[in-house]
Amino acid sequence: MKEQQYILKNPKTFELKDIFECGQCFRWNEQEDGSYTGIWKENVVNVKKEGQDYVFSGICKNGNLEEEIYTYFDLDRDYEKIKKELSKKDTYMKTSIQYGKGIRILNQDLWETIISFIISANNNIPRIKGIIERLSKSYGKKIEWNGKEYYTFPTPEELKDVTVKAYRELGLGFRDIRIYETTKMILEGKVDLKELEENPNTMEVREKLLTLSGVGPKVADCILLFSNLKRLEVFPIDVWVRRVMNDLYIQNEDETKVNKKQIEMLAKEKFGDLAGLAQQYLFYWRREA
DNA sequence: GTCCAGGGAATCA
DNA sequence: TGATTCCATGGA
Repeated sequence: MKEQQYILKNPKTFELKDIFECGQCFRWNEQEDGSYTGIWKENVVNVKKEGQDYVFSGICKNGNLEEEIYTYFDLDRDYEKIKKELSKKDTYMKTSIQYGKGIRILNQDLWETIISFIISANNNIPRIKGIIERLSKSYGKKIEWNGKEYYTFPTPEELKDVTVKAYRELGLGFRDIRIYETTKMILEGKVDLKELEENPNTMEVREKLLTLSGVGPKVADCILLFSNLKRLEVFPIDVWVRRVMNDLYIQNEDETKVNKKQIEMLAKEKFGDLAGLAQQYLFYWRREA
């Protein structure tokens, strides 16, 4: 495959670190020159900031790198408008948005997002990334670019015959059986991913996701927000989000005792249909700053 | 050695 | 419904 290049000229909302380190994705890595290299679908791409522009170079399966980039990086959405709207809510939102002003929520592959966030359960980001790399190297397709080897995220078919024991040996820990069961459910058609992508009813899609093994409320919400399902109104609650919501708004002495329902209601009434974006700014700000 | 990580499922009240 | 406990692993 031939290398392609695309230059994104002076985008308004776009910062590499904010996009790739805000916790939504696991397969982008910073290079020595400050650029990032990552893989999605069968595209291997490096993004480098040059002045106010961004240079994308790499190899693209479908032959149209620009189109792939527009879809994946959600470039048709007006984040300036979203940030303006959320900044009006209160001073905390304004601060966290200023901190993560370059965040864009990627349109990630649904299947990959499901498996990635099952792996994320009670885990930390460096280890999640390591597990996903080993999973891809073991069962994905190899793509060579620039003298290096990259591996696509394995499809359900590519994981069809993988045993629970094999997962355990990859270091998946107690999540091994969940990956095994969920892959099986999808291969058997008990959950139809195409159907989920076409269903406009968020609660129906959420209920379906919750039937998958290893998918509870938080993982389901991450899938809804971070995959191409793109439900910007859902509000995933993990330990960091509970922490920051309690510090800012609830102020319970023991943060672990804060009711999830209470956080959910608060997020809905404060942030409305942009709750997912608000969650991401708060998460990134609290974790990094 | 202890604590913690983008939690979920099983169990029990 | 709601609270507790267990679940591998690796880094701090």
